[in-house]
Amino acid sequence: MLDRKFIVENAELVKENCRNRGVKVDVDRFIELENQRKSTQTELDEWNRRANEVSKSIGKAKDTAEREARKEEGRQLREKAAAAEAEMNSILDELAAIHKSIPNLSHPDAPIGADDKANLERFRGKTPVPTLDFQPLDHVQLGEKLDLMDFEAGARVAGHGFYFLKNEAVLLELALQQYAVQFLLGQGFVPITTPDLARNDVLEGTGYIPRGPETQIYSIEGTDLSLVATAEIPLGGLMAGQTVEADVLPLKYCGISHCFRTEAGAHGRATRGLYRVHQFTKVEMFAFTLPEQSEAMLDHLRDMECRLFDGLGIPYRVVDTATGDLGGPAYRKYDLEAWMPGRGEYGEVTSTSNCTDYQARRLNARYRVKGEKGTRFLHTLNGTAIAISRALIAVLENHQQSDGSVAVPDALRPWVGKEKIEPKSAA
RNA sequence: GGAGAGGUGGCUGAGUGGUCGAAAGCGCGGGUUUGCUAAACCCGUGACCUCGUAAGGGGUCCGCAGGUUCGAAUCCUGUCCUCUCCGCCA
Repeated sequence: MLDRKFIVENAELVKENCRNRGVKVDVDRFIELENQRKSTQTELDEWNRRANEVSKSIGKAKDTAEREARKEEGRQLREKAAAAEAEMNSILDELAAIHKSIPNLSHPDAPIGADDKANLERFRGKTPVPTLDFQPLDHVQLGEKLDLMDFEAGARVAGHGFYFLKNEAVLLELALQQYAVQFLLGQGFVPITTPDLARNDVLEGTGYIPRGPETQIYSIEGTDLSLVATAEIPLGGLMAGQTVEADVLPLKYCGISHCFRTEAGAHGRATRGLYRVHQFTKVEMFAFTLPEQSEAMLDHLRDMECRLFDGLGIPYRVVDTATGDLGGPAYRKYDLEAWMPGRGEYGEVTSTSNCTDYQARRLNARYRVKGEKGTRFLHTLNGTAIAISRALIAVLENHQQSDGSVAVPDALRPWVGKEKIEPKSAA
């Protein structure tokens, strides 16, 4: 959420930003309601003040008659206060509904555009896109040849979008986690595993919508819990309602969690194989910072992602996400898109966002500076270190050899325990 | 799942109908003293909303939501959470 006062004082800026983001919001109505809120608040305060005054005077009443008269007066004042409060509540409800739909501001350098077609390539990774002298297979074909995954069994057990990983794919999953965590550990991140479920108010605080027809979220029937779509959710929730001392910032976490997504409405495109699945494992970076630290932290997180994928020998490009494609909470976002030879195109493998104080305000995550009065909102940032399913695609497809085997990237060999993945028993 | 106990300010923890935004201690900030450090002593110290240039005023908040009452941290109902014991279990 944006600061209410800020919205009122910068109405034109907020409106323009909503247009750039392709979000329809009635900012004028918000301002009207905000003014109503203030005047109703003043009215309510006044009734309460007079009622409190009367209550205090009752103890000092001279006789029963006066006491009863004052009680009656108090009753009436409380009734007026209750009426003002009811009005207040309906104003607050409408206000909150609009407030929630106003997206974060956008970084001035973020490309302006309606959707991902307007995303701007900033630079490419160290590994060049290879020119292959053979027809590359996609990861599904490779997986079949090398006996690495079973989509049919996944569908049998849990439906389309679920899968079993087998053999070296399992070793690769574990290796990728080790690789990412060990690297980030060396960069000062605190490793952490998270709950795979979270309360719905934590989901909402991080900007996810747990219910409704377009929800990406699986919810647990009969409870207030949902399966998390990313470790960003529990990691954001880590600080919900907390106030930290400024001198402990920035806090950098690398969280491992499972991610569950319904992918509602996403069928038909890129649903083959591991690209768009209902469950995957992810190593996620998350940072809480001071406001003046967040821009540098975003660059840092992006740099971590680049180094991880450079280290795997995977070609990628970095795109600066266009305003219309930022989603609600992000102020600026970079995606890494890895080259996927099987598709013959780039596909998103990581994403890092600076959410400034937008999530923190909803989560009520604050910091305090010693010697200063009051508290302020933290800035939150998140970034994918490795999303296993998509990283697997990139590793398998980019390191495939003409003989159908897959070379294990040097960086993963210590954990995979071999240099090459070859077809099982002569088939 | 069964039985209890409890949720109060940055922390510990008093407070069972009005004078309680809330004792006390710790912590924190400022000051006195001081060769330095420490100690001692004194003063101050919650958040949010709102009016005001300011000084300052008003309102709300004792897990959350309702209820009783002129008046609720305190009584009632619901709910969430935490802890202890038992059972079950990786």
